[in-house]
Amino acid sequence: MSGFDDIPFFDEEPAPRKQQPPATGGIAARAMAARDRQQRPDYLSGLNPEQAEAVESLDGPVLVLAGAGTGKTRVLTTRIAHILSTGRAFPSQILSVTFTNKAAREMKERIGVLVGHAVEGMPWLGTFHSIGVKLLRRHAELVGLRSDFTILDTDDVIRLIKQIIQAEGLDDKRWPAKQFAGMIDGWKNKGLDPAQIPEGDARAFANGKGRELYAAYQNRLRTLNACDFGDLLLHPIRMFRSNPDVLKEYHDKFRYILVDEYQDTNTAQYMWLRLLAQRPKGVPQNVCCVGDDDQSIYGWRGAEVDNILRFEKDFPGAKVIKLERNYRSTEHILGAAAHLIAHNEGRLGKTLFTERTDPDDEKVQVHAAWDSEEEARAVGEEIEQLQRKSHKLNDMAILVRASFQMREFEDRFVTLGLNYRVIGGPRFYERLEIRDAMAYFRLVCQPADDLAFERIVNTPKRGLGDTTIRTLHDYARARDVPMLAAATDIIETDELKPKARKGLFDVVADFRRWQGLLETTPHTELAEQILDESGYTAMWQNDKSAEAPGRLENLKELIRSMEAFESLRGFLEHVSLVMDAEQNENLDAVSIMTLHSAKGLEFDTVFLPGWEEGLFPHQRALDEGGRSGLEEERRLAYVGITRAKHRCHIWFVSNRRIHGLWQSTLPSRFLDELPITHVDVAESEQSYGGYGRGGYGQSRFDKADPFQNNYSTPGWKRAQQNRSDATRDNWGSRSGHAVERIGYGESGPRSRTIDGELVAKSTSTEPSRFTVGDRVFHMKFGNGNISAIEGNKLTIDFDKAGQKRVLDGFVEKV
DNA sequence: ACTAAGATAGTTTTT
DNA sequence: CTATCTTAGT
Repeated sequence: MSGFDDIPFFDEEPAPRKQQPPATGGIAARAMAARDRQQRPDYLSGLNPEQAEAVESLDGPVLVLAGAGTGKTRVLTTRIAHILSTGRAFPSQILSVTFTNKAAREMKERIGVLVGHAVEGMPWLGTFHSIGVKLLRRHAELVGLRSDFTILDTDDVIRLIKQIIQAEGLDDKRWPAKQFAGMIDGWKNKGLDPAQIPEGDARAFANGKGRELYAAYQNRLRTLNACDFGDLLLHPIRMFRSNPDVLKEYHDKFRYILVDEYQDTNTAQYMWLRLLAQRPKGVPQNVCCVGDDDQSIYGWRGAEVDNILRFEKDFPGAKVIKLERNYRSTEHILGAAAHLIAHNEGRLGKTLFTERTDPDDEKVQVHAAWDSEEEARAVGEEIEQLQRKSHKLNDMAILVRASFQMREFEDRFVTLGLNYRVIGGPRFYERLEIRDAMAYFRLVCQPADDLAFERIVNTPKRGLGDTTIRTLHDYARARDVPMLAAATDIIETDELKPKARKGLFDVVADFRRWQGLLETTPHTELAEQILDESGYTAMWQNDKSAEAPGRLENLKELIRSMEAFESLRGFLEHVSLVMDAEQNENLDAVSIMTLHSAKGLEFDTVFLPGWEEGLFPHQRALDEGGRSGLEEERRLAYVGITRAKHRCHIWFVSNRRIHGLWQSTLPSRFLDELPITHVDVAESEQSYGGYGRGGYGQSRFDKADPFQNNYSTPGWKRAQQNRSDATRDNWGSRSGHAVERIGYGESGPRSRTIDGELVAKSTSTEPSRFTVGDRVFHMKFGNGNISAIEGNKLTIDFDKAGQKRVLDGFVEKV
């Protein structure tokens, strides 16, 4: 290998090693450079010239415009490896920022492959937020926090804001906390303090009390010793601005700065980066930002594409390197994507190309369907067809604009018995039971965490109702002490009724005991003890509802996942920052997700349904975002197409039900922006059952002017209607695999959870072994009576869970 | 304190 | 339409 063995991996560098001499240096340096040229290290050999340039341009600012599938991550990781192997910096002197934990994890893994153990010493590789936390824990006192501050998630924030709104004597119906939380988030994305927000914004909420409320909120956070996510960026910025000496320390420390997905940075992140990247005159700013302006799809949450467009102005003398050589997709897919995105103005201008050309590559297919049901049915059929040709379901994805579109596909796949996986949606940590458990743990570690206190003080029920909480709250506010401390005081008094007093006494005693055990008992053991002794476990054990066993299972999982951490505190930190959980990758399943969550992923076959005006581009993006809104939608379309390696199938329907009522829809303008040379209008194939061959047959794409909107002519509609009817007859009842959804969401089987996957299980095609009226038991929903039978699908009125449709393989006669 | 009926809103999501 | 949240009633 290439000289990584001597890379030290200290967290703190012992002494700065001198920088590589400039190119004009002495003879030795030139000799070394010559040697380097001859003997390029292994890790550089697989790079194309542009990638190699991006890796090797270490001095001064560099912007890498990396198109989709051009090896962006490879460049980033190799660049780090290069910095390390040439001895230009220690691992701890490289600041490397990503947006998501997933990206950070991936980079760590890949650097690990390149440099082995040295990755252990990269303490500053992480998300903006996790690095922000790290900075704040070190310097908390400089922004008026203690270093053991709590990180609040959105749910905590909303509850807190609600309290503040109510405390101001405002109607929390008329002025929803959620909305205000959104506004605060927006301000923080822009890096604005209460004093700095625009007058108009301040006036827009609660009769002009916006600014006041924002300030009150910040004060409250301060007294709670807490931060919201925005503060994790803003506090470091404040700290650096008011403490130049601290900033200097980090300037000296970070010799190289790398930023991934630069097009997604918001103003606060930009300010943060500017502060850290500033160098005295003459010292090179070794900043490398990697991104793709064409994939900027988060404008609505504060990302400023402008940051990337402005890079060369911000960092004078910046080198801009474009990566346009694509290793992912066929020429048709790239051609279609390129032509589409070319309709955007205000781009830096890249055109992806590939060197591979295969006459067998299919063009991008555009399909029409009558309605979303038919769309789902046809996509399902295509998937099954591919599956018959032994394509893996794992290599296929359905990418939708909005999550409501997923439903139709899920329903269809359930009946087909196709395994699918929903990516996104509510996650593990957001579940009720996990949040409750976490609140217990938080309060043990953090007695001042009032939000945690309020969450669990009466969970399980301890007879501590609203009145008790209010009394406590008032007392705590009046004396400016945390609520747990207030509780400790108040149980000594006769303030409360005996019942409440007893309940509260027990809570206080419990927490005092657990806190005492914090240092001595292993944290997983303690966690279990807390859940048992608090009666929380028992609460779910006594709960007869169908989802209770699942919740208990999730709690066990929570404890299990703690094992990887050193302490309860370490675990809490992890959970507050890393909120995702991994999927079961062993299962072969089609992925269903939004276009937004698909960014960064790739699939052999990609289905893009719902390309209709109003849905995609979304009406609201058009109404609220105007031209730039449209452009962002177009970038989203571009992201969608470029996820595909080999097959990209786009669909649109003529009729869609929106908010319950049927609307006839027009095909998306984006379809008209696709180049005819790379696109085929899919004729219905044999596999559709033959009914698609004749009759309605001709699509508009076969006509002279293929890109006219004429889908909504009466003839077309009638033809579609016929086809639709035929389809129904052919596919009305079908059986193959029995399917069940695993996972226990908050709201029954419809909710999307991390393990919202389907497990195939074969069933017979024989007549049902059940009859209407049978009393049956279901693993998840409990007991119920069959009210209807349709092939292998049963409609059952469950005693607890209500009416559900399930497959017969999962119920037993009682 | 829990259930049932009524009201309401309804892109995209990470940290 | 339907999921979610709020309110009213037991």
